[in-house]
Amino acid sequence: MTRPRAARGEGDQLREQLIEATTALLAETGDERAVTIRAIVDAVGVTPPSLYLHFPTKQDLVREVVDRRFAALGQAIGQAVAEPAERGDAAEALRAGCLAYLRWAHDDPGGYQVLFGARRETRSVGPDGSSNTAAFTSLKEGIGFCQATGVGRDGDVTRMATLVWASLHGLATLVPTRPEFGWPPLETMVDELIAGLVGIGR
Amino acid sequence: MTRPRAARGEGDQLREQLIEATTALLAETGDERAVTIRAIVDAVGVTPPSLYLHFPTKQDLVREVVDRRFAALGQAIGQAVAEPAERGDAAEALRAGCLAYLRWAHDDPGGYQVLFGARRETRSVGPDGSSNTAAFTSLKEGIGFCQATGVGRDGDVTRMATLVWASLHGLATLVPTRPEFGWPPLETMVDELIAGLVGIGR
DNA sequence: ACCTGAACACCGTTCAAGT
DNA sequence: ACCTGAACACCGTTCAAGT
Repeated sequence: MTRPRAARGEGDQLREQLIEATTALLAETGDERAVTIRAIVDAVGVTPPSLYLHFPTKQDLVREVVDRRFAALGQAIGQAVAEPAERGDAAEALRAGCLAYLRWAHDDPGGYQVLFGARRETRSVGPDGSSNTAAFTSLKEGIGFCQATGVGRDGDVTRMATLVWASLHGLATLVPTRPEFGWPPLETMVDELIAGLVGIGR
Repeated sequence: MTRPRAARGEGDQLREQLIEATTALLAETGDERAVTIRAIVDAVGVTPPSLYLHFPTKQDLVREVVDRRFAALGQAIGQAVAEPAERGDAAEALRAGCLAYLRWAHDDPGGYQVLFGARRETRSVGPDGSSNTAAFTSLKEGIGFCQATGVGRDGDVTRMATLVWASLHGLATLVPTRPEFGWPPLETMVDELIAGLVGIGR
């Protein structure tokens, strides 16, 4: 994009440009194979070795991009949950959080499973402290909130959250990859999931 | 493996050897990046161009391997379902089928999500007629069988099957990739899933 | 008819060198 | 201090040639 590019004293804004270019490339193509080092540096207007001044390996660049997108997911869920949670509607908070998760996967231009695949390759270093487990934590809170306010059936919160999480994850990977399958509306699926697994609304 | 290898009039058994070598390589490494053309042909004791006598592209080889593994999954489910179905135990048949699906993903040396990832790259040609949708069909039958014999709650069979399928798929991809997560036993999760989503056994 | 040697255009990564 | 040119060992794939 910014083809003619020359730098001098400016610090590490190249690092930020590389992250942006990688994010954009993933969003435009939706294909991890298209995210090649030469494509990334071409977009910024720089040569391959420059990338290694800022990232020890391609995986670390991708990891950073993926981490940021998962952080955005966490924010989206938090935002959706906030309003109903504040007025004490536990059922609606849970519903809204689950829906935000699915909508994010559905609308994500980079592709939820592309990110997930990248995260898989990337997982060797350290425990999985990604915002995806943050989503799991907020899911447990949501279910606990429901039980505390008397909506939903009693039961092991972690157990329930595990099944809801797995179901949401399954839908998040399947829905975007198989648009030709006759999926019910996301709202309907979320309602039936939390009705069956958490016992909310019948 | 079979390093010294010379052929003459024998037809297309090289094709079969290439498929076997690819399957073995996937099973041993569990890493799709390790499945390289040179590694495959080395295992058979042949040079890269020979592969293209039998497969137009690497994707077609992988597709064949993946198709066979999904067919094996279909067989495993059919086998698990057969006995309870014959004695008319619809609930147990459904339970056994779901469990077989999860066990297969859990025990699969090639890695369920590696296969699933490969299938994703491979999906461009034709409709998705894989045995994975065959598994979905048999899931619908299982739920329909339950309703016909009076176990489980009434409701749209396809809708129910969709949610169970998504849940199983989510578990199938998550459980093997996160062994450190404290998963409940597969039996427990299947029981709670079909209890909540199909209304069987409470 | 079946297989190989050598090459193609790519890839991620490194190293010496330029300013 | 920041960036480049040129090369490394790989990759999937092709093409002419050998028996």
